[in-house]
Amino acid sequence: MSLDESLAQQRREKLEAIRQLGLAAYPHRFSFTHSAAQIAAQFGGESAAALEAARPRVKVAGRLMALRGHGKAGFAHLQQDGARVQLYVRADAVGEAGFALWKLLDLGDLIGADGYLFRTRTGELTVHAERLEFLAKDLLPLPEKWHGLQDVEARYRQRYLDLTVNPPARQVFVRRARMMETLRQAFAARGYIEVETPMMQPLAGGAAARPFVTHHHTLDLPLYLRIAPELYLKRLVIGGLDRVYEINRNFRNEGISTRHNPEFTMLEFYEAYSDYSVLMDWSRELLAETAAAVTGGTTVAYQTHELDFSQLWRLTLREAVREYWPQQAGPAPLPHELGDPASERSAAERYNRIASSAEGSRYRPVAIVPDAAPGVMAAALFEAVAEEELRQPTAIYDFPLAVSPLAKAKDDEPDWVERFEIFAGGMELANGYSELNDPVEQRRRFEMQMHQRERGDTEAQVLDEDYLRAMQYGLPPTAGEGIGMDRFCMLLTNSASIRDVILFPLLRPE
RNA sequence: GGGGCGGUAGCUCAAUGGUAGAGCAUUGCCCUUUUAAGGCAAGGGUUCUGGGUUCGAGUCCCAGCCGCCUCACCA
Repeated sequence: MSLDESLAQQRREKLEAIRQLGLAAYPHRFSFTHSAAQIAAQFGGESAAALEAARPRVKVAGRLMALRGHGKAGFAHLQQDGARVQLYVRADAVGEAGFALWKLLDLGDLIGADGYLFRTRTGELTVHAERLEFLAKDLLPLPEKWHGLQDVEARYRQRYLDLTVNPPARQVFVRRARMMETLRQAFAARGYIEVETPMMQPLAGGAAARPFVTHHHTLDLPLYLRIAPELYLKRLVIGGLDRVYEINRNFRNEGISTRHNPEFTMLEFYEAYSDYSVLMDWSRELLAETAAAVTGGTTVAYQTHELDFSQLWRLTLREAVREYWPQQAGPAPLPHELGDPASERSAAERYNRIASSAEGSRYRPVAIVPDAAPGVMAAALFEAVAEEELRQPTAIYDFPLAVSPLAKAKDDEPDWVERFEIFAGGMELANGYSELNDPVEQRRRFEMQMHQRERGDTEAQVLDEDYLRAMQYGLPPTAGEGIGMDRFCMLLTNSASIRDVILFPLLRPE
């Protein structure tokens, strides 16, 4: 028998002994008068003398997280919903049967207690138990009480243990919930309604990514898990739902990293009669408001930096390339050279020469695409030189049309679109644009994508006839944006890995 | 997929190629205001798996599995 088994065996025997006391092994309910948090909030300021005079009665419940026996008495800490309260148990107060139960309790067991509040000599607010109620047995030993559960894989696989013994892990998910709540309130206040669109789609559109494929038997239909809700949300705007948002999962069949999980949560929203500059302005407010609600302020410590969400810095993509251009690669490309295929390409070649050399080791080379459309190399250079430098919340705007098949072109620059991405902490956090609403132009864009697909780009977008039909009924001028909830949560909880903000991240099965 | 690091008791971690240890947890005894309670004693190991080198392998070598980091990929 393994040690694990023998420990479990001991505990099963104790559970049987508890049954022998005439108690239910798995009782149905316990009505507490105060949660552990409420006790601290309500009585935390009361003096020992005041408590002794009043002896406030409480019924509490929770998991035993510490046990300190003292002969015919003992102390315990009960943990309930993230808060703790101390319990003082003495034989003459709980009676013979109660003390027999006390002796059969293990760390991790769930119990209730009935008694009155007092302060111990050391001043800790404590429940003086007069009755104990057994609620459920922990048959397997909890991780160590002081260091908690450190093994990263175990923390993800057995998140319930992580949440039980590592308070910071719990804090992350409490903050995540607060983030969602704040965002929903902000959208409601702006007149948005929350909607749900298909997770299973006959065409995986709205983004450039490899999808997961599944199959519906009755319809004998191949289906894709969505990579984005975009095209459905815009159908809703066509239908007169002028302000819609959705918070839900997207699925992308791609790599796993500290910033990528195959399923991740996206907030995506559209507002009619608006454009990308309106959304950039509102994004700053939305991020600042959420950061303040979650962390208490708009300045957020993230890894080695302090992020200031009260500001949203702005640079065009072309300015960003020039701003972060490595000196060793010679003069930065001029604004008019970005967007000119030949000039871009020669800039990229110049950059690649230093990227592969020793002094440019921080830089990685970009793929030189022959016959690239205008702006393609500019976008690649932006990602290579600027993206990870963008620590403070920054909107990069005006993207190449060639990499933005669903965005509306700028009036004065036909090769560039009204699109922005927000970066913070060196990560892409959001992506928004003025929506392309000309069905003829949209068809042309889809066809450009199909052309790329034929040339081997498996992530080029697919032509969606049904979406084009919808657009022919008239999509008002509209702006839309997506914000990565997991990454935003990483920033707000100072988490280095996306797995720390997803309760059950994808792992290889044991 | 490449590179680096790691996998030892339920948990957190030690251990020059020479008898696998500690703390917590567990078990027994003592202890009625402790709080990482304390004291005395005890039990608990396929050192990730499989080969190899060696008189002898947790330790060295090879292969594999798993994880983390990183690069690539991923707008």
